[in-house]
Amino acid sequence: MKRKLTLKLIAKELGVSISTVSKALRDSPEISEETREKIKAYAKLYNYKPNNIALSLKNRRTNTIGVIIPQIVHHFFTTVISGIEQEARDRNYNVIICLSNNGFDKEVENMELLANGSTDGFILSISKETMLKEDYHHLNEVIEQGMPVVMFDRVVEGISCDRVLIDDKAGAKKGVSHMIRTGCRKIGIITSEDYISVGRLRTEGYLDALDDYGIAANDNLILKLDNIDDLTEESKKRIEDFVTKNDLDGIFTVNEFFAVHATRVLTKLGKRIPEDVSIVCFTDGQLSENMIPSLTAVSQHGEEMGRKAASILIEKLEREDSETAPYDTAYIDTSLVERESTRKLNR
Amino acid sequence: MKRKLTLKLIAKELGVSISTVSKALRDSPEISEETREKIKAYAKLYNYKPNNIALSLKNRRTNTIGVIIPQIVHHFFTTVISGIEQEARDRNYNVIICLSNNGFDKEVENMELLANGSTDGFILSISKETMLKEDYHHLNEVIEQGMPVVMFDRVVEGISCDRVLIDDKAGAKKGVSHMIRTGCRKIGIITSEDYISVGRLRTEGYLDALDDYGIAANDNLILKLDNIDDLTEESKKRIEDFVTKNDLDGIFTVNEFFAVHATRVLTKLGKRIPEDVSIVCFTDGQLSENMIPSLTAVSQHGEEMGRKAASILIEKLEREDSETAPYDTAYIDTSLVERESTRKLNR
DNA sequence: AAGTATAACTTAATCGATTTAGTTCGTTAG
DNA sequence: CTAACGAACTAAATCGATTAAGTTATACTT
Repeated sequence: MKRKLTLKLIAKELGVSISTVSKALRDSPEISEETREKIKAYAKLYNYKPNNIALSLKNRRTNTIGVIIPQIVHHFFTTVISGIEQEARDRNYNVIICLSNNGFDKEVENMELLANGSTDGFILSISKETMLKEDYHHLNEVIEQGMPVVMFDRVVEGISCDRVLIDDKAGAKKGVSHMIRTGCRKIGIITSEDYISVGRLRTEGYLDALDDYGIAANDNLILKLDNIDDLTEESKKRIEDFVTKNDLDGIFTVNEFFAVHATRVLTKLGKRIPEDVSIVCFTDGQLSENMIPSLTAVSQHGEEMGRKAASILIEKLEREDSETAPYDTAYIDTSLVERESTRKLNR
Repeated sequence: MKRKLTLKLIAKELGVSISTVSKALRDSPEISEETREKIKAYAKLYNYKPNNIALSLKNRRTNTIGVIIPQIVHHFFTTVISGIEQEARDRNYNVIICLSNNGFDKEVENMELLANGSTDGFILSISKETMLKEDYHHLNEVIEQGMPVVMFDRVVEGISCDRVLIDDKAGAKKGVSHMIRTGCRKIGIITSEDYISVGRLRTEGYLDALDDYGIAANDNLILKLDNIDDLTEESKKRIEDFVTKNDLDGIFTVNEFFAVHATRVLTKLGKRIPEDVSIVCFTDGQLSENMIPSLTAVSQHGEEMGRKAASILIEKLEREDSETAPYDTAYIDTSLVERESTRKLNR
């Protein structure tokens, strides 16, 4: 194994001091033209690259953003990461991604790990278990240490940090309104329990839309499930029940999975989509696009969210007075992608 | 901002030397019981955690694995990452993920970045552009520096590294054989041009299966498309044509997208699945599972692949004689996940 | 000729940890 | 009474870089 080239080795080889080498490579005028050229030539020839670890230690900054998300096998999160990556790259930052697997302990562990020198700040979406426990000491600790934090999508109140949110309420309202305008009157929603913030907000948007059009809300048409990230057998059964029992003409769901399963149940019941029942879901992912029929969806623009989150974090990292800067919440607009699962609007 | 606690600060606070603190925390018998307890109590009280950067510099190892993949918004890759994460966590390693976006320059840039002290080794799936360019100097450089590399899924020959591969040929054969055994006789394949290795291998598996059952291959039943990672308009048209013109009773595809589009075309043609036409695809992802009808798929076991890759890399990192150890190629078995798009086997 | 700039380097401190090689001081052997 | 030893520490080197604070030798000023 060829040992990596260091300033020390170059210095020894060329018979100068380490600081001369360092200065020469940084184009310091302190070093003579001749020596500078010689050192630079040597460094180039042997492909010298400074050791990042040493630089981080010296500079007390890593130029690295830590990202902690509940899962990676998840279309929306990957789009957000993609956005974070783009922004980070443009602004010369690295990205480290860690997974909490929706668990509290792993989330804490990962944060502590990354906080011990590996990153300058965090972008995170909080795990389900953490939300349930309402224990945010790990967040407060890193913030206390002066590391800025940006939370996205799954956020909680009472933490001194910036936030980037999908306007879940407005998005849901957009989707439900579209159904109403295309003739739906008995619209059900398949959502999550209220402790999951995105579920709660989307439910509110649904209610808002009904209210706007003077349609009375009905608790029986609201199905709240435990798990928003996947489709458990339990959820399947409850969706089946819900769709079968209620003679709906529109179904709004907070994710793609619920919409897909509702479609399945409707198909089995012999209902036609969108002639008999319209379907709109939150999240414009692979399923919405490829299902037969394809699903009208509220697009979350994950990449934009990621870019925004990274941008806010880097801004904080690079300003001197970040300690005193106020925290704010940015909203990412949603848009409705019309597909085959809703009727066309007559204008 | 509360400055992070260091050995130096503890030493100053307790009026001892830095080395005493270090030794006390590492339970050295050199330090008296009394002092040790005092230091440990203080460290615990103020939640001392050693700085990883300093440790990495000192130990010249980071306990971090660098992962470079072409894209993150890709179900298969995320499952592999998930596997890498699990294995890494179990064995006390961290994971840094970087994206090449299927570009050569970004791949090189990322490798150089991570190689300068950030990671001890690499797990990567090579970008399409790199494969086309056939320029692997960045790989050879890090290997030269003594950093082990494990390539997975998209690999190339002639690099001194270990490899983890899906047995594409056997997987395809498994899928096609199942169709034959359940009664299909005129089976078409939608695959990629031969220069994409996974496509070529899967085509070979298809031909092998036909041969095994004494069914003559027919070039008209083989559709080779340009792009395997997504579904272009061009591809859609060709699939439509292919499915419409040939009166197939079985379709095998090398990815989910092709299968989904074939399903769409068949549905439009009024064909019933699986009664009239069976469908099997490579890759068991979200689409296969959720489509209506759900698709019988060849599962690649991405998590297992990730775990295996991480395991091989860590093994290399932890053995002294890794320089001389031989390189090998591990194959991850595929399995057939039977769903609604194929008929049941009569036994 | 003595004093002072300046160019071109080198030394040494620093980041935060570990570890090897000293240093004290008290106890005990001879 | 002193040399030797061990217990309990401390000093200093090290990892690889940066940089403030010296140090030379030479040129220039008055």
